Amino acid sequence: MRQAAYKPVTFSSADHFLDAIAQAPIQPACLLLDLHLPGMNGLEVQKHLATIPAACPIVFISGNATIPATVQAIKNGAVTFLAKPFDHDDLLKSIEEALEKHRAQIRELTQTGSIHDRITSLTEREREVMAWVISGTLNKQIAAQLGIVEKTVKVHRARVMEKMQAASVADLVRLCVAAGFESAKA
Amino acid sequence: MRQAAYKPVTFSSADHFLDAIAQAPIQPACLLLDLHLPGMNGLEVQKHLATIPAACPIVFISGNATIPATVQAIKNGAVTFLAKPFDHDDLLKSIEEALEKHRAQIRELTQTGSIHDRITSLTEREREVMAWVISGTLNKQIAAQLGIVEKTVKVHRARVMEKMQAASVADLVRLCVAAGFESAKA
DNA sequence: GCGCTTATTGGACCAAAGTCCAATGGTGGG
DNA sequence: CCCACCATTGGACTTTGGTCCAATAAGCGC
Repeated sequence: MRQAAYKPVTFSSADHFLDAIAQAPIQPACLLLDLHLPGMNGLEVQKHLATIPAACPIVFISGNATIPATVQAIKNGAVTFLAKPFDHDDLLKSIEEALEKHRAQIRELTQTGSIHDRITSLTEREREVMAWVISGTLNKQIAAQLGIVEKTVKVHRARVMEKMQAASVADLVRLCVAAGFESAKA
Repeated sequence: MRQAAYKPVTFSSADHFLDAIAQAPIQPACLLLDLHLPGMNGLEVQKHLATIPAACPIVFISGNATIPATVQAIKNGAVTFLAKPFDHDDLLKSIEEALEKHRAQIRELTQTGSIHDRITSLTEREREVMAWVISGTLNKQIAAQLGIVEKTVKVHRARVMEKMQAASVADLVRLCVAAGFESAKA
């Protein structure tokens, strides 16, 4: 590991690791995990890790793995599963794959994260108006839906565009799609 | 299989299957595939199947599977990998999961398929204009980019909305996002 | 109470987009 | 050669959206 310019950190138990990772700063990393551990087994660690937002990918390693366990591990998102004895290069390749995956994951998260921040900075009314705007509804119709005057809709709308940092409705729609914000419709 | 109200069809070789599936009508199905076959092995069949648009999901079955083969199979999208001897219920559950997955896949495809049809019904110029429209560019600026008059852009734009069956720019953006149509920008 | 945010509205005005009308030139096929 | 399709443009007009200005009222924390 060290020869390959990585900085390995070891943990004496699954709990120690989960505690550490929960507090650690977000940076590209990768977990080398054995299926058999004292206490919690590898698949359980994977399950716990999945609940953490930007948790690192897992490369499983095991000497006596079963097919069902392997299936589980991969389906739950493990980068790969290496059966001992494994090739040195395979391990390094897997780690590199995991790191690249994590880097992409972090990028994704920080992006949609900032979008989410913008959405939460909106007032309830503004979110409501935005939901109608991205559905393609006219200001006049939105006003009717909300029981207010068109002028007011325009004001909210302008604030939405400003707070969301969207230069156009097209941009706004894309932002909302990326953040999973649903458009209104009735 | 028959007892569970399924209609199993068997194939004497991988080639026979691939020939048959390429011609068959699209309907929810599932492939029960052994890793070891005469001629082409299971993973190769999976690879070929992946090139077919709405190909069915795969449930792997094998008596003497290796960990690497299992990893490969799952990472390439197999629903699961059952090692013999397997539980009867596990098999049925896997098949049901595969069928549900395929149904969703077919829905997705027919949807984006119809969107794709609309896009191909556009002329080259119309696609060009659409790319700019969904980027949020003003008609005037689009005209400048294409070296034409704003009026002409309006005409193309109207045709785009009509052919794409979009009631608003917001709709258009969503359609393009769903179809993977990239917006222009320079 | 005072300041702050939020929601609401008014007026005036400009820019942008959509909608009718109609026309011209190129290109390819029957 | 004529027809269909396509890209292009013009004019006149309406609707819609955006942007300034400004004001009022309700709720909330210090």
